[in-house]
Amino acid sequence: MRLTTKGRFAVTAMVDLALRGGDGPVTLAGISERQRISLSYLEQLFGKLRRHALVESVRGPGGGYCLAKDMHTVSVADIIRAVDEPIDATQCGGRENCHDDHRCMTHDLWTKLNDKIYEYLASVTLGDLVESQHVKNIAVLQDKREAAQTPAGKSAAYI
Amino acid sequence: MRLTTKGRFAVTAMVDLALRGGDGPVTLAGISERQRISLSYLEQLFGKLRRHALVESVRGPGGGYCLAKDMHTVSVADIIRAVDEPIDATQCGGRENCHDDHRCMTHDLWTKLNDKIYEYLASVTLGDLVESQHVKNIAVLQDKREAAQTPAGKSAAYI
DNA sequence: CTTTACTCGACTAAAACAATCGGGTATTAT
DNA sequence: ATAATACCCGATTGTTTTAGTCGAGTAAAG
Ligand code: FES
Ligand code: FES
Repeated sequence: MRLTTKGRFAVTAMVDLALRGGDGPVTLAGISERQRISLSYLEQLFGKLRRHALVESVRGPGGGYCLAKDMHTVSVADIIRAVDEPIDATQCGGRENCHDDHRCMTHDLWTKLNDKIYEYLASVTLGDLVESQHVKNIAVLQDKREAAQTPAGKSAAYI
Repeated sequence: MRLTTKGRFAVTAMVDLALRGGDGPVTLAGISERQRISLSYLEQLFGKLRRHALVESVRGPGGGYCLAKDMHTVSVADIIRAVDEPIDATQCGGRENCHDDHRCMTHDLWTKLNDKIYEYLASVTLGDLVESQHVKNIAVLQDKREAAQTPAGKSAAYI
């Protein structure tokens, strides 16, 4: 199973990109600073994302990256698949040969686990993440407002 | 995320154990030979399984390991948790601090993925695996019988 | 009192991962 | 032109994790 910080960074970076994709290309330097991810590492990741046609690049000053597709059509699974090797929880990698050229007793278990993981990651789109991010920001703003109104603070939680 | 051959071996070994737990303790040497897992490695794994009360040991000649509970009450998740560190797909490990002491934008995504994985692994018991193993053995026998009846072989699949 | 078989911690080799580096190229602005 | 911006890319490195070994020990059976 391959699910590493590489994939996590890629998703984070893509959310950042989607959040400010509105006005022209977004630079890696910006993402690097906002998300605290090393610039060279981002370059590596975005190379793969571009080769998998998830983003498009614009070179030169004023350049950067844009989403290549609508954010609602890009799933988290797509992103992770682009930067990590394909997700696979089986020992044999689908070859069904890990016990003397025979499928082992647990092959089906891992295959089905793969399906479950993939199913979930494919069900969440970049758009979903962006939306939930907006909701959260609104929630945070409301929290702050409420906190300002009731300086007693936590007591509000016990109504 | 931690889902390694260690966990896979542990599950395989436990299935082996459950399959022949009927008549007394099963030796690691036997499991080692049947499943092609190094004996010393098995010793390491069963140490953990015992400390997590999933198996019981009997020392001395004629000794070995038995299941400590009914095989239908032991889930795959229990086994993997016993030998690997706890499964966790988040970056922060639940501390919600990977972006400046703040929960990052993707924290919820990974948390939910964790839940999905855990939910599935917890839904499959050792008993289920043993049963599906029996079914498969019967299926294999049937396959062989059919193959013997129709030497043309694969053609049977196209009925 | 010897054999079997579990017990335990320390250790090592190999692989995977995270991250960096250095030298590019395309584009724009001056 | 040429300087500055920003993407492009392969090679390399240091670190961590994983897989697996080793050796010395203990309990029980016969
Ligand atoms: S995991 Fe596929 S044969 Fe064992
Ligand atoms: S994964 Fe938990 S805060 Fe980022």
